[in-house]
Amino acid sequence: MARPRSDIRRTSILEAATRVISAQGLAAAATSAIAKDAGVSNGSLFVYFDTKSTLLNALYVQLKKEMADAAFADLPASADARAQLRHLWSRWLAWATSHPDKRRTLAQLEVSDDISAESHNLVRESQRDMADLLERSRAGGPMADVPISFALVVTGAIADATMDALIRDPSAPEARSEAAFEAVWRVLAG
Amino acid sequence: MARPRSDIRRTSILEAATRVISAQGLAAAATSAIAKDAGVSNGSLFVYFDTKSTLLNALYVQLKKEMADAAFADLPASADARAQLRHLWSRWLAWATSHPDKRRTLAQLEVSDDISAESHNLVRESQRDMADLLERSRAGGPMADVPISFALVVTGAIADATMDALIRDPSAPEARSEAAFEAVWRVLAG
Amino acid sequence: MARPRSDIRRTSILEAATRVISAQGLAAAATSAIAKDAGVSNGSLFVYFDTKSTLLNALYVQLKKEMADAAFADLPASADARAQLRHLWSRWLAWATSHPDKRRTLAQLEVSDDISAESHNLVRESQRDMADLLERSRAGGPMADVPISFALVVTGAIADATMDALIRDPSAPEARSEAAFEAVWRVLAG
Amino acid sequence: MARPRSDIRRTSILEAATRVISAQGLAAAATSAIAKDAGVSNGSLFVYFDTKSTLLNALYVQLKKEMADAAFADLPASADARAQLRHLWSRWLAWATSHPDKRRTLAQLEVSDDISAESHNLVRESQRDMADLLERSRAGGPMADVPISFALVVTGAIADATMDALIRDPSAPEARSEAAFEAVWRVLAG
DNA sequence: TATGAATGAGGTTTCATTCAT
DNA sequence: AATGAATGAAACCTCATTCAT
Repeated sequence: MARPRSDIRRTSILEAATRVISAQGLAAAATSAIAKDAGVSNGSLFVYFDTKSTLLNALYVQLKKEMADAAFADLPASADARAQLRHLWSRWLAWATSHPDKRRTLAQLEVSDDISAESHNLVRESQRDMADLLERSRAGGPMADVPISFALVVTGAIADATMDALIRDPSAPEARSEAAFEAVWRVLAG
Repeated sequence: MARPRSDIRRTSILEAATRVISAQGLAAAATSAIAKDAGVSNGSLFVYFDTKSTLLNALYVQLKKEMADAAFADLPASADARAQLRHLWSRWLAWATSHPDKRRTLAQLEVSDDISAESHNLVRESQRDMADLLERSRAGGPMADVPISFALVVTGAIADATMDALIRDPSAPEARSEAAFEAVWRVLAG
Repeated sequence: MARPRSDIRRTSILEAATRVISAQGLAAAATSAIAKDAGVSNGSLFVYFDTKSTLLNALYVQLKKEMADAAFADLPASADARAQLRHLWSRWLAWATSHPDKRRTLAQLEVSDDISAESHNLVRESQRDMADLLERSRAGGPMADVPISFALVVTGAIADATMDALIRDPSAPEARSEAAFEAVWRVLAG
Repeated sequence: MARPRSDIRRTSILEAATRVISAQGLAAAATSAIAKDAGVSNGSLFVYFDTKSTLLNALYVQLKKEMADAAFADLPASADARAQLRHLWSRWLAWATSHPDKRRTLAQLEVSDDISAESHNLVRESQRDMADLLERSRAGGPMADVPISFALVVTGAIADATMDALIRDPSAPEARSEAAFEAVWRVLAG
């Protein structure tokens, strides 16, 4: 029993939340402000999300997934680890720079206490592919012996830093992206 | 001639803020909760800080400074860049792991909209020494041509990731710290 | 489609404000006290009035209008100026003596800094009819050459004084009212 | 045992209160603001006045007395009632126009709930001279039979209205004052 | 289901007054 | 006596959530 109209509303609320949070910060993002930005009534928001926290968690998981999907799109299946990581890196940064509000919102949600352990776990699972690729990338390299989660976090940190730098100062994105990728590769593979 | 304003009180408020924020998150850190935790009346807090925002900014700047001071303590002045960075790295991580609440609070403040541009500038100036050291470290290496601010951010990001990993899973800190330092060095100096 | 905003509620808030202000004074009239007196939740008050100041201004304008309407009710259209002013004067005093709380509230609001210039202007316009009547009353008399606004203010001042005197000491209202009207007429028409 | 230094302080606090109240309104006149304006510490204010209310009452009584003294200064003792009232009227208006802040403060205090019945009584007594003069002025006139207090209030109301008009629009003060006096005389003596 | 008014707990800040110095 | 920090009770207002329509 599909509810197409409902899905549109749900989506528009999530999009509005992204806009409001990225513009005014998480603290100032009232549910009423989100609802109004979505062109939806105050009460309707709570039809689609039981709780503000529910909404934030849903948004977090969805943005994370969207970012991962963008990164893995058109991955050259038969290429070697470096070429694949390279491809992914470029897609990743492209997504971040073309959706700065989503990126900024994600940064806010990442440190929010509203995001539950369950959501963090969900996201971690969706990063399985990423972990596999990193595993292959670091094989035989200096990072081979630390927990893979650490490699993931460090890679993510460099990616975040790069995204923020690119968004803040959009000049010469290619060179910056290139330099950052080489740095990541040195971190992983030596 | 009246009761003098007490540094102890001011400090205890800042410490209480650190505790409350790290325990409950920035959003849930009410001034009344901070005051109570500091063993001070609600109104007293506003004797020492005009505004909640003022308090948060002061806390941010102080924690940043404290972290930098801890990192640069006992720096071997005549050593080469790698040895100095190594020393600093180890002090840095030691500070973070022995003050997990300060570290967590700092992470929250870093993304808060309450932290003013002025505070960020103040902090940036206090990172001048760090920038100099990174400058010497990357000389001749693959990161020599990107803006120094980018090198700073990436180094900071790896440090943050390492700190969080160490705090979350405190096993084998030496090995992890060692691995992370080598990663940073590869990033900077190749 | 939702519960409509209720005029009854709005009115009951304004009435409660009148009661609280007249009983305890403007300074002591907390929004919470007004809401409670109106039998309405604290937050509801702010559904109907964005701000305490908004509420006070609305109350001021409404009371002024109500007073003017009461004064002009059943005005004998074809009578001469003196008869009309006489009629108005008696209605005016009757309103004030039968609504002492409104009268007292008005006196408080009149000197409040919360009442905006806009509200004062609104009220002034609603006194146009009054100004016209005074204009006709003073024609050829000793007050013919001062600004009409001055005649208005003086008349209003005598009225205020009379109202206060009648409310404070309600004995022989007719004689007092009569004496005051004759005084006003002497002021205007000589 | 004179306390000249203290008297100076007491006076400076009262003067500061006048300034602050006339500038910002009674509601916004915090004791700390008054103390600061007086160049005195917060706590000192409460050495001279037990309570904010005490201060306001003292200020009210003093300003009223000052106004009365100014009005009666140099009264031609042997002149007839009209000449004396004329003289008084002119002094009265002169005081108000040369001390607009005192006048404005008085207007605020007049309606404040902080002013006690006792203060009002004190003031009424100090108006005994005024009442006597009005008594002589209205003798044989149309106002001869109403309570003298009513004559006092009406006269005061016209005076207030005139003062406010003069302060708001200082053009042609002589003519306005003259017109107002004639109006008062018509009210009292017909 | 959609709406938006209703609710009331809770947040920040002010301020008269007290008290240690 | 003078000072100004300390106090805590309000005050105004916001906002997540509920509920009548």
